[in-house]
Amino acid sequence: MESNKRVSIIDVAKKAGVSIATVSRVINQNGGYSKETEERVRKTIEECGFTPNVNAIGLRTNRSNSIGVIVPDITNEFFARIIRELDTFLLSRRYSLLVCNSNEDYMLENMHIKGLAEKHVDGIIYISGQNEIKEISEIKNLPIVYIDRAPKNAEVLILSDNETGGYLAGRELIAKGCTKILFLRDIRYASTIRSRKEGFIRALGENGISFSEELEMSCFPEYEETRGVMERLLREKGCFFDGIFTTNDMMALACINVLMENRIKVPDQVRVVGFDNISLSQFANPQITTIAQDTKELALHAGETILKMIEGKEIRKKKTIIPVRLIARGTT
Amino acid sequence: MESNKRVSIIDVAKKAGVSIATVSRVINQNGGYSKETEERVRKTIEECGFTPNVNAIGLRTNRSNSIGVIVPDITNEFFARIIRELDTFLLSRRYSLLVCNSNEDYMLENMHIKGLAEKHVDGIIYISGQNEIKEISEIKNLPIVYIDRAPKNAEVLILSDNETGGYLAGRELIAKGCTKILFLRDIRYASTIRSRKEGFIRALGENGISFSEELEMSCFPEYEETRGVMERLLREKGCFFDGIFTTNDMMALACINVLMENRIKVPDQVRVVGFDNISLSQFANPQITTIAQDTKELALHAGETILKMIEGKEIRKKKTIIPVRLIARGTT
DNA sequence: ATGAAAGCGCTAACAA
DNA sequence: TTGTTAGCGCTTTCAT
Repeated sequence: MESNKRVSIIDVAKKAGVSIATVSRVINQNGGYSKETEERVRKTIEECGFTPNVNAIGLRTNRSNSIGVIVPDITNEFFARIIRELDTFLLSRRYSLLVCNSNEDYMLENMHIKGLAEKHVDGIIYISGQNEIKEISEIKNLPIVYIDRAPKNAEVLILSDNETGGYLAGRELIAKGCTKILFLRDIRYASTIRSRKEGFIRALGENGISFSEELEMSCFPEYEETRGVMERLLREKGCFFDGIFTTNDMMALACINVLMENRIKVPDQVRVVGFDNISLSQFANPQITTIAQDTKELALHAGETILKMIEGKEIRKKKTIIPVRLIARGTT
Repeated sequence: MESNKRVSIIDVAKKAGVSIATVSRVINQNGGYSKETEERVRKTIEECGFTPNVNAIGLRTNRSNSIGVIVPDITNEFFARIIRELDTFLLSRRYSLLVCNSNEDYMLENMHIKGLAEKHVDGIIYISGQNEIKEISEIKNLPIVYIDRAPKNAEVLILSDNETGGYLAGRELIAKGCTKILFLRDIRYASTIRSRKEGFIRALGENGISFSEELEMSCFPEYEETRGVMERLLREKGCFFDGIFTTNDMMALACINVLMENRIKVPDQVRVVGFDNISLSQFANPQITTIAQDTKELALHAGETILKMIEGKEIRKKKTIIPVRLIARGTT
């Protein structure tokens, strides 16, 4: 509490009776010192409570030991889970996470990117929202790993096996006897959503079920918006389907609630499958059958990959696909 | 893409035909330069795409323009919302957020704190979990703002008006005719929870309703745990109550689901009020009546306060109470 | 095995 | 109004 001055490598050197170069060598385990010297220096460091000044290190080495993460909405449990895993993993590798919430707002995002560049982050992990990602000029030749979605010129991408996800959803519904299945998708028709549709249609095809335009609906993938679409559909066309596959769990929940309010039984009359396996899907009543994305694997791969890139290693696998799995619950 | 070298203040100075001191002055708007010089320097900065090296600045000034946030679980929407607000606010003040997920794990938390100290954060915002917070020795004389809960020796604290929250919950239940109200609380009996109970009992008292031991239950405040407690209660004692006040929304949801599974109607037979107003409470069916904590105000106050402290200003108000409000919905 | 010293990019005190 | 310069704490090269 007394001296406001941090202890520096110089203090340690003096106290240990060696040069700062030697202290530095010990800290970085660069070799070139005797066992006894090392012992003494380490002890002194301990005694002084010395911690290296990262600014000085950064200035010398041009590294900051921090990684920026850009995410559309940290409030979304799917993204939050990825960040939590990243945080834990990177901490173990002595890296910190600079979290940036883009809020799907272009301006905010630009400011954040500029901030990250100024902060000299060693790399960026870009967890996309639904939009296509813009080209990032401010941070050229900085390692970037994309999760979920990427711009054309992206180098490294990690995503879930969306095609299989769609396939599993379709198969589950069919196995439970559905023949007229509604496909309710995010209106922003990103490649991941397209993959889910492809897998879904593959499942239909394998079972001799055809897919028609009128079975595909789209809306902004939030609770209220989805409710609106379902209510209108029921009012105008009635319940002409016996299954629904939605591209996220929130949409599934909205559908289920609207169906129940209309005295349509789930899963007896209509079966529903969502996507993501956010916790809400297991607290709902009935619990929602869904396709689980493996956020832990997604995060771990992203973390390991960005560290490799930072270390200058060549990344062979530009695109990593993480498996998904069906979690069958009460709505099917 | 060509030159790997970042442009420095020296490059700008040369190109603009002035000294680095002048460039520095312009950047920091410290005055002491002519309009023309400023103009020229700014233009040059623009042309070169110069961004200051924060490591160098940090080394000189001992500031990092970054703030650490320690949070028990970023996956919890309540915390995530605070972080999102903080992020946006601090970005506007040119600060970055180093997010640390403590996972309620002592070891992790210690490592994070050490990391923050090494990173030279300018301040720390400590969003408590349920536990009492340990004393932080690694980061003495660093500004810390606590949200929600604080250790004995804490300086600055920002929290919701929990007492009023409990009071409003009690009053709402009573107003709807409840006379035997269960108080289901977080088993970790933190001061915030105690305040909620006090407010709740005050409401009862004002209406001539007594509170007895057998009406208070406690459990680990998660979905499954709460379900277990409710199931056992119903099995052993039956439904001897006509209202429930839980200390968070997840617990409320668990209660509601168990009640409905036991053919007990909500809100007809039992009315329920939760706490926090996480989004789940409005997606549930029926929608959950709850006490809303104002995460935005919480975050804004914390952000403004920490910046003041960083600027060395004296904080008069050591403890700030943020109002809460009742959101009446379907379960009452 | 160890030390001396240059220099990373910047701010601020001092000089002009 | 502008320039010169010391030095923040560290890594690294070159001597020894």
